[in-house]
Amino acid sequence: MKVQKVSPTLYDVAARSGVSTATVSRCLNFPDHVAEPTRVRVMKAIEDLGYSPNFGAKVMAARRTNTIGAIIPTMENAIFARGLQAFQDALREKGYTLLVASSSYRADQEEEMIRALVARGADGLLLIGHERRSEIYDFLDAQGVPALVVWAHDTTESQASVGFDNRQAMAELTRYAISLGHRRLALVTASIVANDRAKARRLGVLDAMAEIGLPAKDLIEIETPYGIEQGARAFETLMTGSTPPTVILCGNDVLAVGALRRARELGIDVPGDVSITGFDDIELAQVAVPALTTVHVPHREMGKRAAQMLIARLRGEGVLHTVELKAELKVRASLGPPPA
Amino acid sequence: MKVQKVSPTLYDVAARSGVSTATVSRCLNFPDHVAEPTRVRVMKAIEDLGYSPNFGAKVMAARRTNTIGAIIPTMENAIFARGLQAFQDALREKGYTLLVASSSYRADQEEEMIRALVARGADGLLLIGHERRSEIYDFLDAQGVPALVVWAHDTTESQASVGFDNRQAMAELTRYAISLGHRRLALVTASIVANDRAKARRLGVLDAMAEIGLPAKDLIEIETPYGIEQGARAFETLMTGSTPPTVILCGNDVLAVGALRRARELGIDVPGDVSITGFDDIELAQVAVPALTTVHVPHREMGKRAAQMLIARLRGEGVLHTVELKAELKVRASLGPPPA
DNA sequence: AGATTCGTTGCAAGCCCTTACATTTCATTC
DNA sequence: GAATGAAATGTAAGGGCTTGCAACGAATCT
Repeated sequence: MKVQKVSPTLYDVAARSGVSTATVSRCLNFPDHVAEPTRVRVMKAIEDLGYSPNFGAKVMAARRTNTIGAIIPTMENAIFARGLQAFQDALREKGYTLLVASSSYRADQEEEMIRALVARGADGLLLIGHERRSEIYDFLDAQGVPALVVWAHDTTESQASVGFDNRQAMAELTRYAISLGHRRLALVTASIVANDRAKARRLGVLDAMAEIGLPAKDLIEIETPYGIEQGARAFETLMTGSTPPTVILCGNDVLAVGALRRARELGIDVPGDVSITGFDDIELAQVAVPALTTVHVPHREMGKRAAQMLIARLRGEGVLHTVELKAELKVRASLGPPPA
Repeated sequence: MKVQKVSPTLYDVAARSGVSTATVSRCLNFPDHVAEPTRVRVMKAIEDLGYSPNFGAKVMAARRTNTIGAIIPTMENAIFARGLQAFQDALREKGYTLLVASSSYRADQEEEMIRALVARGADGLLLIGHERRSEIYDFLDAQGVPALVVWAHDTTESQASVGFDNRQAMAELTRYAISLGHRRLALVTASIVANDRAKARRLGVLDAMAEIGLPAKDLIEIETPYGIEQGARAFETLMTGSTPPTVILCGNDVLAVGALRRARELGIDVPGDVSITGFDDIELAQVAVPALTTVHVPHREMGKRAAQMLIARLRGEGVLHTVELKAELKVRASLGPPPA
């Protein structure tokens, strides 16, 4: 015979402390609205009974889950981890829970995750970058789920975002490389399909080149999946070509670190023989040998601001608007003048 | 005037497709139990109405959330990310959602997170390591929430786990260092309070030392918080002491990479002047210069097995039991014979 | 003293699904 | 053609909490 263990409910607590269920509920949710002695009595009953509110019932009655979903391209490395940690910390402080999903950099998967998170009752959503089918935004709108974009800043987009201008940041980095004398530039980028950050960074490179009259066709480009090994391969391909570049601009730090590794393995000196740069400034960048010149992304600030804005919106105390943060050039040893 | 947007409910779908709500529900949850034509009709209605089930109501009625919670010490680096990704992938395949929280390596926070996840309706929990107050296990038991421990294997613990023997793995690594001739050993470990993995690894070092008659007091030990910078500082402290060690065993790769960095900054050759080892084999280990000798943790396997077992348990198709996986020594360049 | 306000508390109507059980339908078998 | 059983569908009972509104007494004001 199976004995069904039944958890105590609000009614049990109410009965035990001689108040109504409404008062117990208020004790839990708005302790200030309940008189001190009553509250103490109720809390004691809760303690005694080992009462824990039923999540489903709570969600159902309150019509909100206090959950915010975030969909990031990947959990496998630190690129998004730091920003997300800051986001989560800020959320928790306000009583919200973060639900994370990853899309593996695939638009279809991202879409699925968005629907899944909404189905799971996410009150709001955090998304990376602007680029996705407009149907998705319609869907979110219809469901009344606000979404905030991070990791990008693009005033031509209507969706609110907290981020930085990928294009401009990359242009700045490129300009700096050019100022050192580099003219044969290569770009190793993550797949730019459905990745507006990668697209923008690429355009930034072209912007800087155009400024000194270098045509777009002069940029040697390799598009590759994400990963250290992929960065290494791209590097090898570039350096074994007929006219190797003098600087390799990588779309992110992970690719750059892969390039750095392969350089070492091939006995190619960085930055003596070729310079390498990254983007993101994750921990890896500082630890790499030589230390990686890169663009510092304000991860924590971004996560924190995003959380604040989303919560304000959910509480009806504000609206989502676009905030631009600054990404900052970090010059380290991996970038030097081109070989003589 | 505010227009309240109201989402369609099961009733709306039922009405539109001329069936009962039960049938609509079954269409969604057990499509095979519904006749083809009916299902098509219902699905069409769902599509037309843009219906999306209400999460709270679903949870409440089904008395489960299909959510599994995981609490990891930190999200800030890759140590747990890979295992967690595998865990999540396996969960998703079976229709479960993963809820991740981090404890910042603090027992009190972990406890809070456990309660929070249970309150959020987690059907099951994934925990790192065995060590926590027994009240917690009682609480989980009382709430009927099964918990599975990962990242550790210790047959003296009663809680089921999927993991490896930290102590033995570390002993193996130490033995290997000893076999190269090292006798002056140092250990840089993360805080061992409430961290049974760190404790076990430390004991592993002592085990190996004892085997050749080295007393525990000969081990130079530094306990430090988690982080690259902390590893760097510990390294400096050790190497500027009166009798620096010939090998520095770090409790994890992050600390080791920090040590490696400081060694380079101080012009100390690794492994010529001193050897350094890590533990975990995260990506950083291979990218480090010199490549880090470490212990490879079977992250993916661990995550996958844990997911399978937990789901089987939740479906009543199995029980949690302990599974031992093998951690494997990865010898790379950072470990060599002691200086002559 | 009567009127008003304010802080507390109670009442009870939802919230929208799932699922045990009952019923109907329909193909098979004897 | 009746009996049987399986498959498909319907009925309706919860499930535990939140919250708008009402009620009440005490404090404050007129």
